[in-house]
Amino acid sequence: MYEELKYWYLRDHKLFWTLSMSQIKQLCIIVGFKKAKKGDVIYFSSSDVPRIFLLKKGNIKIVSIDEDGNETIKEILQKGDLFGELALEKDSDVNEYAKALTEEVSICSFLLSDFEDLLVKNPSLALSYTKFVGLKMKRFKNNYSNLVSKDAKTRLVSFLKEWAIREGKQEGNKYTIDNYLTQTDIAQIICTSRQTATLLLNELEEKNLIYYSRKEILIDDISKL
Amino acid sequence: MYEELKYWYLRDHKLFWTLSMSQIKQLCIIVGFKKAKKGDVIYFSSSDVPRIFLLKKGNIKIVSIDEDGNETIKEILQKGDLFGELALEKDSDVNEYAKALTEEVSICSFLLSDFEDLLVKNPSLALSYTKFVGLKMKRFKNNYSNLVSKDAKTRLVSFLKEWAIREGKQEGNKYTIDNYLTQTDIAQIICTSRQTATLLLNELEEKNLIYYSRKEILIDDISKL
DNA sequence: ATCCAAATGTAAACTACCCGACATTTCTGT
DNA sequence: ACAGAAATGTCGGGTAGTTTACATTTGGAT
Repeated sequence: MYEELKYWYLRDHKLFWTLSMSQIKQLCIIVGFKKAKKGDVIYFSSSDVPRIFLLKKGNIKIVSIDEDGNETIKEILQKGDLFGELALEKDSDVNEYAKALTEEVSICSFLLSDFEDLLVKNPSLALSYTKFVGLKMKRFKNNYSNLVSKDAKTRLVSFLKEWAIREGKQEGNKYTIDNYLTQTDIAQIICTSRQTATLLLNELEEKNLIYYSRKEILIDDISKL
Repeated sequence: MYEELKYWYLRDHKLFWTLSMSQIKQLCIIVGFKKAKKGDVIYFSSSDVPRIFLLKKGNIKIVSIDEDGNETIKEILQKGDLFGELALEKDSDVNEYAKALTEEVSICSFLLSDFEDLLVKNPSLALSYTKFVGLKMKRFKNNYSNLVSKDAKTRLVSFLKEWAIREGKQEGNKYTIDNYLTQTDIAQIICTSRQTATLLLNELEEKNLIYYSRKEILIDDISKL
């Protein structure tokens, strides 16, 4: 990996916009790179030294395991998202791992301690970072309330909408999503059983609201969904 | 309110430990104080200028209202907790308010903009603050997974345990909680209907695991709960 | 081309929980 | 001390969604 490349990788991330060129170059020195293929586990919260990761390419899922062994998908991450010890504190209670969902995944990472130093030296970066974490928290809270007050169907629909808007290719009210999730994944995201998810997806297809395949999902008219 | 008092109010909060005396005194200038009685609404996310609040005394609940008008209790806060625009960004999507649960509630507040300035000037404070927000996020994630994978009874029990440990008076395995919540509140916290909460509480009482009254809750042996 | 594993489809039994409806108890203000 | 409101208790009926169980399809590996 060439220094130049690293440099640009970081520079185009909005979190680092407040840094000067020289600061970014300095940051590059402490950055590690990694590539992964579909299905690879990228990180375990329990192992290794605490790190902060930045997803540069591809999609990954963050899966958490509770004491009974239940696996829930906490997040689906896109290019530019951060993950790892975002709270800046190693937490042995949390048990989670990250898995690559797409063929080509590349990530870079900082050691937590290095990142902390950087934050202390760059107050405006610290401020951006705090807002970043805060935003993430808000998104969580939002999902959480959906889970509480909405039924499975509503949750599925709003997940599909969000997904389409975030990553889909738009043509008017039509959206095409590159589908890197299985129905089991979708079920875990909207917190229902696989069977219910399948049922609901087929129901939506029956009504011609979506077209579902393993490769892609087509939303005919997002306003009707 | 005397300057001296303000000074001590802030100084005993761990978030501000990293600040020097003079910095705290400076902080005091931008602090506003407020008192409230049981049932009073302290803040609306939609109104007023964005602020960060610090609960100095008493207990409050943060209630959020979704587009259908459903109210959910997001958090129960104790002395020392922060609330308000913690993400450091005004968000009009979020609709929530804070209500006093105990007789005597006192809070202080900073204007968001003043607090931001302070953070930029004190990198180590910014770091502490980020950890603070991060911790809050973790707690949310935890509740969230409880909600997904556990049934109402388990959720009630783990809520009672947490509450006892956080605020209860301990004597061996015995805990006494000062009960400032109604069963409706408890139901909203563990995300179930009031009737189910009542049923479960009575069930626990029947088994002599707890003693419930409007004034206090007694847990006979927390390890058996 | 064929085999295997993963993903998807389908159906019936079961259940935890919600919701409505009402009774009873306790608290609060005057 | 009394009234009204708020909180708590109790009971079925209804149902969304889980669970179990199996059938079918699809895609990737050899």
